[in-house]
Amino acid sequence: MSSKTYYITTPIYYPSDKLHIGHSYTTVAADAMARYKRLKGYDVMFLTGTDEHGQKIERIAKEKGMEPLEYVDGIVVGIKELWELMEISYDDFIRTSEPRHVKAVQKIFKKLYDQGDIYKSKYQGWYCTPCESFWLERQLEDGCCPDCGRKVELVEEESYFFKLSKYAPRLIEYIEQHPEFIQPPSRKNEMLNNFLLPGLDDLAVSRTGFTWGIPVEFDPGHVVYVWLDALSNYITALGYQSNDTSLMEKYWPADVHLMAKEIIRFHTIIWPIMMMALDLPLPKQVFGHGWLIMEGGKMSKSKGNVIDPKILCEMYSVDAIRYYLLREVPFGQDGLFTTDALKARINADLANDLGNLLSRTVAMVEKYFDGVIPAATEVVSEEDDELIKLASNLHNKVDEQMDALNLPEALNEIWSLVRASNKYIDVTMPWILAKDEDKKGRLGTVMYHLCENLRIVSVLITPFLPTTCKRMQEQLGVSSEDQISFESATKYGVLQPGTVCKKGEPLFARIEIDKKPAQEKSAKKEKKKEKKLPEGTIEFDEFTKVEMRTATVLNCEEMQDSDKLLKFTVSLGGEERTIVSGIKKWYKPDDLIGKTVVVVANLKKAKIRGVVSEGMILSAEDKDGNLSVVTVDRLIEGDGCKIG
RNA sequence: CGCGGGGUAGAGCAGUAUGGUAGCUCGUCGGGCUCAUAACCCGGAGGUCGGGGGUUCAAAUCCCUCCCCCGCAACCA
Repeated sequence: MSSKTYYITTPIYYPSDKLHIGHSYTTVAADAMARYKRLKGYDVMFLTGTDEHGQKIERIAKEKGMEPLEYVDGIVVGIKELWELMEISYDDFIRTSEPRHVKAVQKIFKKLYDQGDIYKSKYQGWYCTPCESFWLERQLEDGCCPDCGRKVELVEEESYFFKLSKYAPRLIEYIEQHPEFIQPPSRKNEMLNNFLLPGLDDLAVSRTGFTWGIPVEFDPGHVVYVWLDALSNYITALGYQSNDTSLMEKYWPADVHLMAKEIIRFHTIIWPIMMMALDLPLPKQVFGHGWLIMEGGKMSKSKGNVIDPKILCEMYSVDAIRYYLLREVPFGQDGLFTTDALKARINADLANDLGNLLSRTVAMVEKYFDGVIPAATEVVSEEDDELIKLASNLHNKVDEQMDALNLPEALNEIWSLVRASNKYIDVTMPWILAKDEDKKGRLGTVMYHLCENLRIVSVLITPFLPTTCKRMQEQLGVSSEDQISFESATKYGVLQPGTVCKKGEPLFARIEIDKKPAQEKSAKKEKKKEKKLPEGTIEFDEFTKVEMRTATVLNCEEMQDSDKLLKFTVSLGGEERTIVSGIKKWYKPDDLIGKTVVVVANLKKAKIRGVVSEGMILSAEDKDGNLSVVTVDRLIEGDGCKIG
């Protein structure tokens, strides 16, 4: 296998509770990158997982009367279900409780100890006995435990330390010489100025206060503490220190460690120093994205503004949520999460711009070309040229943004083609072209370009909206690899004329944002129209609301206990309906059987004298009130024909 | 004087390395269209680019200064 590799990771999540939308954000972003690289032909390794050890898990499990592993097993099932729901295409899911990880971490610890980078010393801290927790001086609130508010005592614990200080100068030099290592660049200064340049303290890497962790082999009673355990997952998942190191050789160093900003520090200081100590190459890039800020501030359990991604996905759709997360949060910064903004995005970008574009395009191909995508036979005009240029270059623009991990901008680029296509329809006005047989060629050309653009869009959104892209391709009638590969989006004109497309369900349903404004808005519009119209006239579209059709009278009988009503059974384009009509005075049942009449087909059903009437038969009424049933001038084929 | 990030139209953001007509999305107002999911397209209004000072023919952009918001050492992406 000679293809290029791409190794991307998310942090491993702490399974003390269900995951929230923030975890989904990181993971969806990593998934989109992984899918993008796969689409481009890379051999991708996408890793996520769970960081399962520690005192907190041990305590929660105990409270529930469970073993730590037993408790965590349950949470992990839920996490995997969530990732399945959200279409996360991870290649491996590592749990720090797995033997492959435990064994490797023990070897790493031993190796570092043997070479003198880990040494034994005393760890001093403030201990809260009821909470069984250590706190740092600065974490205390009025000298008391920040959790329970009780007094804490200064205790000393034996602990192993990792010599961060030894490697700090090398790391500073590396960071300064590799500006791409810490992304976005603003984080680089933060790390350098705040932590590295003032000098690093050595890191406590073992604890004795709890047992739910990886035991230090050569010193029973000690378990490996936090970062040395957790960070190692990025290489233990590749089989580091195991019998089979082929994955390690293939994928290490990682191309990107993706994470939220608060743990950049550990990934840009502790982790690279671990790599140096283990004599391994450093990861190519650590990218820290911003947080999702909820209405009411940063998400936290105490504020009660934690959002469950599963509920969100069920309420809207997975692709809608993926789109919002990837589009709304600015590159490398914090982004707001509000349900109003979410709905606005779904409506504007997904339903109106993209969904409606597909809908109107396919509808026209069906209407004007019986669903067969025509060839672009006409000479290219100026507006075509512009559009084709945009579509042909799109993959370059997207690629540029994706390389910088700027997913929001990549999506924005794709949408520029969606918007341009909508505009193209307005400029070329296919519905006018359709009225003139001489313009059939031009009409076909317009439709071809639209379909081809949609195909390109469908390919390029594949990494972001894995379900929507398929639904688009289904409607467009493209499925073969050479039409949906990344390669196919780099060439204009791949779509074959003659392809049959078929209208389907809307890609995204519009969401009513707020009943009131919507009603007010339409009321306003109505008012506006009414003003302009002469008294007693109606708008054309009001007229089209009335669905009139021809119907053949199959049967007609008198209604009992009524001197006015006749009960009809009519055939309406293969459908039989019962209609009650008050024309007994002027017609005998036999007069009308077999005749073609005109009915209002979409009239609300009404119960008349116990019979449900499903429509209205039209009649003309003279000034004396005499009725005459309306019929058609000459016989036409079948019934159910539209009248308008 | 801790450090870092941010302050650009009602909202959310781009633009700042290389100073030169202030841009995008949503909202709002007006117009157009009827192929389409009351969708789509065009146009208008709306900005002392946080304040002040400086450099310059010219500053959102460079320099100085002040103000406001957010985050910052251990298991909250």
